[in-house]
Amino acid sequence: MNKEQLLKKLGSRIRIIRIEKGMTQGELANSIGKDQQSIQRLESGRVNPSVFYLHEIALGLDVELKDLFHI
Amino acid sequence: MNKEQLLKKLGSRIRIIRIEKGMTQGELANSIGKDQQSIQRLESGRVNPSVFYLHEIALGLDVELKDLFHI
DNA sequence: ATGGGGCACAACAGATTTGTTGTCTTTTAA
DNA sequence: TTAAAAGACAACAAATCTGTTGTGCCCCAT
Repeated sequence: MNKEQLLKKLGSRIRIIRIEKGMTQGELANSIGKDQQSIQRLESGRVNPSVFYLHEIALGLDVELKDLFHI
Repeated sequence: MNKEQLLKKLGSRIRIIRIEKGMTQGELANSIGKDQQSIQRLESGRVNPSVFYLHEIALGLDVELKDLFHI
């Protein structure tokens, strides 16, 4: 799996979890002190996020960090 | 869990897996085109690594990416 | 038709990671 | 004891992330 594929899969997984939880990008962002554009960039796979950033995302989604990587 | 704790735990877990596999920092590094100092910095928890970097680490350790996060 | 909510993309500055080189200490083996 | 291997830390440049602002599109309700 190359870098682009990995980031797109990760972004898609996060988006799916967010929608399952009934949250908007803005709501997820606000819950962890970020803004909508940052979440959008992540879900679209345009960045290679850091572990701690994903840790915060997991908190906002109320899932375990490792659950973001079932990809 | 704060940032510092997370990164230290992640680094420790990677170190444990590496040693279980009988690899040195240099061997892990070489197997994925990095160098020893980069692995050392990761295992000591002094950096907040990117997802793709950890993906490469997982390849070098022959484990799944999600396995690095059982912390 | 107008306005608001949700989402997408670009660009900027500042902060941070990553690759790299250099050096040092500790451990292991001869 | 000596040398080599393994690991630790610092600092630099280049690349990249992250926070932020600005903007635009689409859908839906008023």
